[in-house]
Amino acid sequence: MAESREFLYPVKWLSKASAGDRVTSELRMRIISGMIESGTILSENKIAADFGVSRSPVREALKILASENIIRLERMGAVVIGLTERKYAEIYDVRILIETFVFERLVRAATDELVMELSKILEMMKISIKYSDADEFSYQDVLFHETIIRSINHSYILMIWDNLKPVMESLILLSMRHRISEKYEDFTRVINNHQLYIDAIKTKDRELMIKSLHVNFDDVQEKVEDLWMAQQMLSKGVGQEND
Amino acid sequence: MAESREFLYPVKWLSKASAGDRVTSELRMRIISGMIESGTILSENKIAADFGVSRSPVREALKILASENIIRLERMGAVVIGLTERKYAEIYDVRILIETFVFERLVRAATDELVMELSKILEMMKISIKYSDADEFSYQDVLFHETIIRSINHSYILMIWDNLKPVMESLILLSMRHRISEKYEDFTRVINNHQLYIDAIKTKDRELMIKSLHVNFDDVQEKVEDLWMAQQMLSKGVGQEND
DNA sequence: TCAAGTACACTTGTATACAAGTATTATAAT
DNA sequence: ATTATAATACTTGTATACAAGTGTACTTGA
Repeated sequence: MAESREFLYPVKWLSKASAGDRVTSELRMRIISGMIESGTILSENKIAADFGVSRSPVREALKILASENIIRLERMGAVVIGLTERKYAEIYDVRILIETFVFERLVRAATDELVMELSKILEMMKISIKYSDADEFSYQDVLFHETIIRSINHSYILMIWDNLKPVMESLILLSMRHRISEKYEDFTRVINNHQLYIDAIKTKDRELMIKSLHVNFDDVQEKVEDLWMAQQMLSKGVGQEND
Repeated sequence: MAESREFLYPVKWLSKASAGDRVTSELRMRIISGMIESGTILSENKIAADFGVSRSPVREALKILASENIIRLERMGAVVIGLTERKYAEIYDVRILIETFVFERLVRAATDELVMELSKILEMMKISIKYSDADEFSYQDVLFHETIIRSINHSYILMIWDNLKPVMESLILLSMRHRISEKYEDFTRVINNHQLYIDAIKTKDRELMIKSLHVNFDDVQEKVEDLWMAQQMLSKGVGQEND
């Protein structure tokens, strides 16, 4: 079980980070973990005092968290929104949306290098499990998906990912930390799913990709949305490619 | 022909805006219009001096523009990226991606109220043309699309739009200002396309929607991407709905 | 002439100060 | 007791100051 700790966000990931980044990451974790409850009103001054910094980095943090949709900036104070069931489903939607888009590009491109890189990351994930390092595992997991997304070189898809990533990272961190102590056996399944994803990319098999995408996501979130349709669309429509 | 003006961004839209917002909007317009060339290195101090404000609002502006992908924050100064052909295509991709997603939701929902609202906006657009008000026309045009996107109440899709919107707004503003003096007759076509879009929503006709979406976009940007496929997918795959 | 080192100008990130605005609380009048 | 008004303790947005770091240009040495 998770021992109480001063910071939820891995301190080692912040070695070169600014005070603003630290506050942002830690605040995000506290909100997403529920440590700071939904509905709470955050004051710049109060947070600044809590973290022992000035208002400047805190302002920066609040702006970022607002753009990530986990707080709402109002006239007096920032209101914590947090993650509802609905929001989980929405994040799911967007992940599916961008990853299927990326996959369609990959189907038409050379992917040898990417597959190699992903295999390397997968190996790292295995090592992380071997040493029960949930944080490192999470890092590699996020990196896995980011590597796929970056590979198509699409700055606006990347922009979407950049906005989604921090929340995903926090979710995965919390999820993995919990599992590594309680449901250790889950990890072999996670690894298998990622291997499936790599295979799908290698063989350019849409059906397999959609499948592994779903099990991958469901592994972090329980929720499945009616969006299933969208993937159906993507996988079928591709039959009559027109290039 | 566009007379020279001190500010590219409509001053009246900034009546209640902060200095930070003013700098952000104006800087964005200058970059997108090409007035500030791609590759230029922006310094916080210099911009602050130019606009007669302190560094605080300028910092805020640069952070926002960086998140919109039109500048790149580096160790020394911010580098202007600007909009290449490729970026146009990318914006196009994302617009198609989110608007088709939205449409799929609309197909399964009551849209009477939305159609009413859109009709109102379309009327406003007509009036704007009648009085040759390119700025007002642009405002309503952006509002038109935003209204559609907002209607499905999806905070993460809205997040994507929020990041895309400012750039779209700038592009549309510049495009419309140019046309209202040179290619006035274009506007009737634009109006017709928007009417098509409304009809598509009203009749839940995917084919019509995709078509009007494309002509709508092409009206601002010339470029069409290989993404056409994605819409094909969306329109076909929907046949075997599974709800 | 060229290399290495040093000084300077300019950068970011953070702290602090202040003005203007907003909610809340206390006070005063009926 | 209730309402109107005034004092207060917040809030945000902006300006300014300063420390630490980075690149440039100049000087100094050969």
